[in-house]
Amino acid sequence: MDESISTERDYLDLKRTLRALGDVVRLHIVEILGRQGEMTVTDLTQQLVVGGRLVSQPLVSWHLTMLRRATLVQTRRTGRLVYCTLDRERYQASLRMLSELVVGPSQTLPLRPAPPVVGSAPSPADRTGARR
Amino acid sequence: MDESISTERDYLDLKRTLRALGDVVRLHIVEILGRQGEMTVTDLTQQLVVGGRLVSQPLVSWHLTMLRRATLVQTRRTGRLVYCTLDRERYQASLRMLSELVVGPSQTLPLRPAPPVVGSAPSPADRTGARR
DNA sequence: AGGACACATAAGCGGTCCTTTATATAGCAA
DNA sequence: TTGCTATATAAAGGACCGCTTATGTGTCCT
Repeated sequence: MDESISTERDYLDLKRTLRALGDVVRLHIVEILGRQGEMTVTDLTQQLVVGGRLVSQPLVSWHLTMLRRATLVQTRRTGRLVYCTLDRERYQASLRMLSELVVGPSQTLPLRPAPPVVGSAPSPADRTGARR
Repeated sequence: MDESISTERDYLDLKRTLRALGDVVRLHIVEILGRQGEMTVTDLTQQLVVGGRLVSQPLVSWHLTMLRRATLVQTRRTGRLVYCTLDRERYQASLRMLSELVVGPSQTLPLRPAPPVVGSAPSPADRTGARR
């Protein structure tokens, strides 16, 4: 009953994921983990070169925390090493939701609401509020 | 030579898009525009019910500005009406990039329907630094 | 025990986001 | 002109983000 509740939760979930991904460092982390699978924080840190510069260890740790919050990566400790993995299921699930968000599960929408604009004179520099 | 330059730009681009999408109101906007195609700001505003509450007009305007910054929506003025459209090309392109980010360009996943989520409850024992 | 290593957390700061309320601009109509 | 509609912008404040430097915690080794 009231499926909009779960839908609303989905929006919040999707938001969390998108926010977690909306950072260049974190995108790099996701890519590295995605390509190379489980690896140590230190190994990850050594490969993390973002703006031509490598990312400091505390910063990597912080970004990993962000990704963990969104449950995009998981970490497990073994001895003094911490291994992190990308949760591919979750990642793909988010992509799927994003995909369905626009086109809908039906995948086909002809959409053609005739633009009510009739031959108006040369539009005087349409300022819809684009640039300040 | 040095293809990482264009790649680095891609990261920034992707970041902009993800940030623009990382908001519940904006996700709703994208969905509505995605399903119903071009529509007026006012029409959009009237359909925008996010937390059970409908979004104020200035706020919708502001969120549209955010989406415009990321070039996810475009607006055109006709008379005193402003029509907005979702740039599906851009949207899909971002999804593609996200998909390729993890698995590599050689094998882009076709975004299959969700397999029944395996109950992977976060074992409360693991304290790698999860919660304070 | 002491020390080196792997990683997390604290404190602090400038910046951006999100929201509300109030006001401004642009076009149309009488 | 006045007034109404559609939309944008301003101002202000609280919240969160991204980063740096410094310090803490846990683990292994000798």
